[in-house]
Amino acid sequence: MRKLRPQKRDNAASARGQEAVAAILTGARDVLVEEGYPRLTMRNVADRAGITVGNLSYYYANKEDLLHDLLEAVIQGYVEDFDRIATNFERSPEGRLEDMIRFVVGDLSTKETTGFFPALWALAIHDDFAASEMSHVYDIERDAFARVIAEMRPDLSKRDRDILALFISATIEGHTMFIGYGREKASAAEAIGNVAAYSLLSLVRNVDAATIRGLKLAAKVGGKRAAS
Amino acid sequence: MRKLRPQKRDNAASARGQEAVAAILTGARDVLVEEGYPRLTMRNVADRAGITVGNLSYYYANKEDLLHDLLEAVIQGYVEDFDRIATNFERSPEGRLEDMIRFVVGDLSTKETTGFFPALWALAIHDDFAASEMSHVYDIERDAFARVIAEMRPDLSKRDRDILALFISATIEGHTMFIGYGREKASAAEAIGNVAAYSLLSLVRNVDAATIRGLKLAAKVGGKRAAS
DNA sequence: TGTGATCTAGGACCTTTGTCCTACATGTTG
DNA sequence: CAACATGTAGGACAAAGGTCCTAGATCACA
Repeated sequence: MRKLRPQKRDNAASARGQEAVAAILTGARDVLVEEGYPRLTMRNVADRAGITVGNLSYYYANKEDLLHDLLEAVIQGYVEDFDRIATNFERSPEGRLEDMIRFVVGDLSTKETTGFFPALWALAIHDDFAASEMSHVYDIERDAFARVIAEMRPDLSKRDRDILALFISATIEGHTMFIGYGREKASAAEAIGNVAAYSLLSLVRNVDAATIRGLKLAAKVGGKRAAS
Repeated sequence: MRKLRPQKRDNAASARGQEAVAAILTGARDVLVEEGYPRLTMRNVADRAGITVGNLSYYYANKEDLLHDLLEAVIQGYVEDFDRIATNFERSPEGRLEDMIRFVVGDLSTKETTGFFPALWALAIHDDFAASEMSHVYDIERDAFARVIAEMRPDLSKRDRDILALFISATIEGHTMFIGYGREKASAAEAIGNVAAYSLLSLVRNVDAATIRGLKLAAKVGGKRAAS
């Protein structure tokens, strides 16, 4: 499970206070992941953190502040993890792209990711702060994909590379509800990882600008079985 | 916007009662879509339906019953729509697959779908009934994809065809949070539709069983630019 | 027409939840 | 040690929300 690095809070002046904030954020994340957003109440968070509501309100005067810090802290963990993977320059662009795809697909199966992201997506539709945090993490992810794509396909325009990066990111995320932790198709996770790696790598290698712009009908384009 | 066909309720004995139930479900859907699940309260639903809480409780004695009927009714609309598209036998399998892909991608941009499905996904993680309704609609969708895939690729095993159907469905759904109604990348919806059609059709045409089972490394597989 | 079935409004109720306050405990620093 | 900053517990409070009850309106039909 990722570490949560709390931002410095006004009311957490001592080391003890910092620990309390960390316990609060960890508790809040656990409630969100394990029980869902509707159960993310000040009292549930306080219980998980092993403190009282009164004490919780010393650190977080209102729920909105708590939610903001929680989203920031959790998102930050994902950003750091992904940055690390994306900057492994030992492999070829193709190899790195495959690593990234398999890393994200693998991550979907964790309890934290399966529990956190669908909640974030739902939240982001009606909450601007959640939407901006969501943008943050996916901007990072797409940037990383776009950089690898640029190496593989310098002939494509930046716009087209960005479309491909968006497609790859969205494609992978979409599997969360199906192959995520405890989900119905969790047993298909490995096969899905293989298909995703194959399909998305093939896409980046083979797509051309005219296709992205809709100048070719997909059903008309001839296909050959991939060379073995 | 899809019509909501309420199941017959015990307390809706007359035509007037049926209309009231329809108004309630429509109101409930609108609240869920426009304000999100946390605001789906009995009072908000009653207001949208133009009735009082007291009257609402005549039809739905508790919130759980209301939520169940709501999910069933909304899901049923999607099932019917999708069934209609999937059984258009005028076109070739490839053409039908492309139609289905473009239909689902296009549907993501509607306010209802963008608002409803992320809420459903989040709900399904902690609510068994929501999970079973979610299974229902996606089972139908995957079955339809799997049938077309079977026509295109009779050489693949049922398991492999099911994996491809799952991959296609999940891939498309994953774009909801990005290119959905009012979302940040909504302007990329058309290009994404093109890429999805191209990428997923190519996948079904070209993938082989060994790739799905992970016996080939994606980054090692050679690729050629698609024939124009 | 009137009588029972159906529907509706309004409000009461109890619980949950966010927020706030105060007194007390713990720690830190001169 | 004294004084002050920091942290903690417990409970009070109002608002919101789910549920329930009752009296009255509307409707269908004998």
